[in-house]
Amino acid sequence: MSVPLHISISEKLRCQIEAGEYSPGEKLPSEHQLMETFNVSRITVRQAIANLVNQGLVQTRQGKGVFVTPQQKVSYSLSSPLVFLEKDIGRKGIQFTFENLTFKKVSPPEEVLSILQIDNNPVAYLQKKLLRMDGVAGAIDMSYVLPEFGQQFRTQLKRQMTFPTLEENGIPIEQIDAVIESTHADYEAGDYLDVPLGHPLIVYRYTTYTTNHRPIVYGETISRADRFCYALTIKR
Amino acid sequence: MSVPLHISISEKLRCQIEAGEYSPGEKLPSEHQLMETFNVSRITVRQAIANLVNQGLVQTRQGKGVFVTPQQKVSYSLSSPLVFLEKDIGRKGIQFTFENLTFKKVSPPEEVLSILQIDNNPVAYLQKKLLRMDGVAGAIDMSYVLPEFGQQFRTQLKRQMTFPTLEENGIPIEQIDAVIESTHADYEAGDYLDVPLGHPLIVYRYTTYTTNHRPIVYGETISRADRFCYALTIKR
DNA sequence: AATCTCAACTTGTTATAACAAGTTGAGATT
DNA sequence: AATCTCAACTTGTTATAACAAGTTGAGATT
Repeated sequence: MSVPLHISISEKLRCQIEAGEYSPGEKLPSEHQLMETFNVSRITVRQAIANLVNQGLVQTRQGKGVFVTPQQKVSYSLSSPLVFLEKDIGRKGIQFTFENLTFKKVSPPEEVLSILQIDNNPVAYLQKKLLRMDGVAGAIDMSYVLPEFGQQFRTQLKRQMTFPTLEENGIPIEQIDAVIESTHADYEAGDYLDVPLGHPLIVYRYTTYTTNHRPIVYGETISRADRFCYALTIKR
Repeated sequence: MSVPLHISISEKLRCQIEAGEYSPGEKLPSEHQLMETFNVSRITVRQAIANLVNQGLVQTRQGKGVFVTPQQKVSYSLSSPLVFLEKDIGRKGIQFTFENLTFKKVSPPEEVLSILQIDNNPVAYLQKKLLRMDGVAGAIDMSYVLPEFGQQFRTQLKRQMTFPTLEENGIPIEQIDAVIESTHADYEAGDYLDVPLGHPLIVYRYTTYTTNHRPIVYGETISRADRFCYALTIKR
């Protein structure tokens, strides 16, 4: 009796899902039905369902039911030579669009100042874009751009992605230093990406350099970990 | 009143944690104290704490309390030229050790067979290693090695990591194709890595090639997303 | 001095109960 | 035929209650 009821129930359901007894998108039995099936209280059934939600196997929709999450991920290629995200996505036959959430002059945090080497003049342009794949919100890109570029290319930056804008204006992207990590959705990110609080997100944090190793953009692309992954190739 | 009580409570606590009112490792007030402070039932307090756990901000320990999770990540470098994980970790002043969990001849799943191009002779060696950083379990590495190498180098493979073993025996690693994604801990992974069910994990899935683009190892390194990240550099 | 016991604390599990708030489709109304 | 209403279903929130199971330190026992 050392394994809690809610765990044994969620493990049973997990096996059924993985065995395909409930297919992706399909509805699980309602809480009431599960209460009868397993002969437990609603609190225990809800705990079991919460376990499945935490494992990313199901999603709940109030008033409708609990549904098996369809699993398939879109990958971003990071291999050199550099490919722009929107092109890479487009090549896979997925329609890429974005929506401007923010574009303004700000005083960025300490770390960003030192990364962009603008400690003397603490100003940069902050842009937030909501990226959509086939119309569905998939990622948020938040980046700080050097003030002179933000000023000069503001119209273009609002219309298209950052990297193509810079390259079109004769500012080549020479190198990107990046870190990939995973975090949990906070309230804001959850809101934009339509995921519950704590949902796993994958964060791609980048510093972009132009010639002479001059840093020009620092940003983060935050995507839903259930829908995206990063692909890369390393050579000897 | 559209925001649930448990959310408003967890948001209040989150702000306090982020403002440093509770430092990393410090204990939050007990459930009873929080019940009195916010004038709500235990179920609501527990829901609020669950929100914080889901966001990776706190950890609970039965009989002891709720503690603020210390945040700092170790990064693995993926930049070419290829650096072995254990060396990269060692360079950062962290002691790297591992424990052999499994080493056996198996019949691998379909996908692995086709990746390793051994459809004709469906056999490979499966190894599972638990990687420790400064003695703490940090990642599980699970890999399938071509049968001839598994057979030939079995003693060495049990004693050290896979890539150095191959290189020492004149089998150079020429290329690695990798995908980085995030998943949720299942029961097994949670057990080894000492995290609760559903805890976010970061998965590095790799296919390794030697000369002539011959695949020799397919594997996955699964690490705790709260402790690790991947760093890389992309050049034009 | 060293060990043992146990009360008082902590979080974990489970049940019962009631109402709130989305969703849906049958049947009434227009 | 089109629209409206509402009962019956779904999951979400919150309270009260009781016991299980780790943890800890004061005080009793050795």
